[in-house]
Amino acid sequence: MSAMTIGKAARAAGVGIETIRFYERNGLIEQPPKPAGGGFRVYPADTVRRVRFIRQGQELGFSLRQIGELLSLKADPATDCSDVRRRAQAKLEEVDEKLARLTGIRAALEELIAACPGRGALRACSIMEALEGADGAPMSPRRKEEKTL
Amino acid sequence: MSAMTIGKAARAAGVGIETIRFYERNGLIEQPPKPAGGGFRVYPADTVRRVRFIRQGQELGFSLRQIGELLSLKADPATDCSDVRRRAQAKLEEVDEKLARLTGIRAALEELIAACPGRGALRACSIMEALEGADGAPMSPRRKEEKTL
DNA sequence: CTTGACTCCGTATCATGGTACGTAGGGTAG
DNA sequence: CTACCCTACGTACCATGATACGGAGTCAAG
Repeated sequence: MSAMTIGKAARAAGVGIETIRFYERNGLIEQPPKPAGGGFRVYPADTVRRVRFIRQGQELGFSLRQIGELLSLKADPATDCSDVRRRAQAKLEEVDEKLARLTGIRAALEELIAACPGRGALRACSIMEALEGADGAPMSPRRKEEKTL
Repeated sequence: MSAMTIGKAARAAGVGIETIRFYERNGLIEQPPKPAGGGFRVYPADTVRRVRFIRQGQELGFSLRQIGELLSLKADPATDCSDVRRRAQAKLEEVDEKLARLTGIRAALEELIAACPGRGALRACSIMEALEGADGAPMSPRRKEEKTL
């Protein structure tokens, strides 16, 4: 029948078999035990979800190390809650930073698209100009000095 | 005096000299000509801004190839406007996809932080659970079937 | 009970995005 | 004019994140 062996797990997660093994070796997902009575390893649905999360994270510019940090944010009774909280808050700041930059790029793209049919003066001719013109990335006050370096 | 030679440009952009050269080799930035009367290449301020944009793009999960595509979105009279428009719109969709996923992760982190002081039932104990519970990443309809694989 | 597809595991290879290094030459402050 | 630091340019090397390959074992359909 349809035991979730590695090949099926890989297909379900949209990656290759070798990628699953690679993540196992690197501690991002757990390798299920070999069934006591012999046979192939069986992967829980959770692993498939985890792998999809990993791919998503990568597309957002997180390294595997950082994704591992995200995945290790667990608030169970055995872990120090204030520590998890601190780490989660640090990650949240990273995410907000990314959101701000991405929003800036989004605004620049929209400006470019608007400028494109091109009747009238072309205000923004390239994405760099669009970014500066619209002051694309609304930066948090803390980082403003960095911009004017 | 302070001619913007490669070393200064690199420091201004927050990268190494070799990185500047690497981007030149790969066509992401232009190599300024050697001054006719001899001397060192002088880098315009625009290059520094471009390099900073490249680094930002990478932190958002864009490859150098994709960043090159972003930078080549120019609406000048010599380029086909409808083509630029089409490419810009495709990039905009990519950006919106990233924004949606990132927003989902942000919500999951906030839920985790809220759950952390931990009086009462811990609703979300890990980021994966937080993602599912809050249905973190509102997926576009097109991708929904993929989720329920 | 065999054939074909799949797993397991180890090692090798690859693409991307840099980083380092060596050597030759330019520029300038003391 | 001479240290000393910088540029120029080519080649080599590196880390990350996979991807491929080979050989032995497993499973299940016909």
